[in-house]
Amino acid sequence: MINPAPARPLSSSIGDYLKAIWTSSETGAVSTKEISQTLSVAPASVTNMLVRLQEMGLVRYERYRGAALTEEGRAEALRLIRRHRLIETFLLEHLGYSWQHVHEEAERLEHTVSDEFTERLAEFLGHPGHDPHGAPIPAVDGTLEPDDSFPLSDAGAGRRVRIYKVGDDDSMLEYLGERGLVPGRTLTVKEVRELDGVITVEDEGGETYSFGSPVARRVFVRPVP
Amino acid sequence: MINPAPARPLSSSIGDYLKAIWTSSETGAVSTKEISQTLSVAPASVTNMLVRLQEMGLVRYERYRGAALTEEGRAEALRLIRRHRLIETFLLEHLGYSWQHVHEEAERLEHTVSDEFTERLAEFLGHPGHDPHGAPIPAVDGTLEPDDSFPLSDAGAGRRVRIYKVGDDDSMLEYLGERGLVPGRTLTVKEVRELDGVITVEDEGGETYSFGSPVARRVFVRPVP
DNA sequence: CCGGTTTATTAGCTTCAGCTAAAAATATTA
DNA sequence: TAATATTTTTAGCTGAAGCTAATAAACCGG
Ligand SMILES: [Mn+2]
Ligand SMILES: [Mn+2]
Ligand SMILES: [Mn+2]
Ligand SMILES: [Mn+2]
Repeated sequence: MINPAPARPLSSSIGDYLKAIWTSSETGAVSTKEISQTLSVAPASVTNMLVRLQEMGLVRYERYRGAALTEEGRAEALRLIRRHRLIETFLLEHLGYSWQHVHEEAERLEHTVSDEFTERLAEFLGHPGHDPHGAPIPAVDGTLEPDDSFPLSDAGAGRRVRIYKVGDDDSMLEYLGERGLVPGRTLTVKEVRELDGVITVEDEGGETYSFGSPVARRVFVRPVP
Repeated sequence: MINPAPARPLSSSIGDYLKAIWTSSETGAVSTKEISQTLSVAPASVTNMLVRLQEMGLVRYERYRGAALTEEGRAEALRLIRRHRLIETFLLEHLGYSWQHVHEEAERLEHTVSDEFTERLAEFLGHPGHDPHGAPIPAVDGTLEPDDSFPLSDAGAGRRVRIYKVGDDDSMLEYLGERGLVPGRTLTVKEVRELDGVITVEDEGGETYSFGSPVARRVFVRPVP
């Protein structure tokens, strides 16, 4: 289905709530606490907003049980994520932004840009399917490529894997970027140390790297045949 | 003087008030009514905002006498105008926007983009001195090229003039753009008819055009030696 | 299944930016 | 100058979106 912009445009706060719920809703309903932490907002404010989102038909919410997006809410979240990722792509590839600053700029612009801007930008960028950290960009119709990647920390020794995406909310990006550990890179897992979770990988050139689990949990990979 | 971004970022409403005051302050203080009309806001709301702007040190305001920008207010207005014009330039030259839609998009984005975005965009665009309608783009340090252009409607018969800028808030842009009546074009005034203010001009190719005063008042020109 | 801990909700308050209606000041015109 | 018209301000209200403090529900370990 195609998702036109909502009649009355939604506020940035509302948009950020919807995105937060979408992001943490892998598994069923999302708790007040979780949203409160993601958005750095008091729990009481979240409760308050959830009631309103429910009235607007963007969320299904039951007192003390958490919230989930309705179809309409999901569509709006994906619209924003599309904007966000296209904007990040533009900032990195054309304005020379560093990884550090990209995310926060996109976090604001995603709410301000029109549909027309978004689609013209997509055109300008050549309709990319993924943003520069590898995250898939939702299509205009709200379709999102299924993502079967898993954290590098879960890959067993001996596996050959390709980097699919890297976490986008971190200062870690700089570190990974400098080493060329970006989407598309192929790695072979040499060792996973039980003791401390340190994982050692080898790249195509025979170079080896070791990562602690905080890093390894934020690098997502897929198996290479 | 260099104008750094203000410590606490100002709201979009505040920004639009400052721009409105700057725009109508050719001649001394600006009235409540004028601001109210420019922003399509009730006069009472303007009074209210002027009091707050005064407290913030952005405006000098005297009850019943109107308002004027302080140095700080002026700097902020020009910062926004710089953003606005750079954004319009980008939309037209790189995203293929039509004249129609450019202004309203810029009107929103000007409040959301960061200093970093603005300066990187300026770089991307090659540091243009004027936006596509010919309006000068304020420099980072708040300097604005003096503008000694005057409306085509004020040019006497026989004058040779060059289009400097055209009004930017109008559906008229389409019309002018289609005819190539854009900044840089040189015209000779053939006739100014007292009766109805219709002005007839000839372009370099010998082509002639006649404009009523609503158009002629929005095309700004400078004399050609 | 009881008592404490954690999580969530309610109540009440704040700031921003708007609105309408009534009152006051200023400006215009006869 | 006095009456009228216009402009501006004041008073009081509204809705977002946040906050803190107090209370209630849910969960968990013994
Ligand atoms: Mn991001
Ligand atoms: Mn955001
Ligand atoms: Mn404009
Ligand atoms: Mn604006």
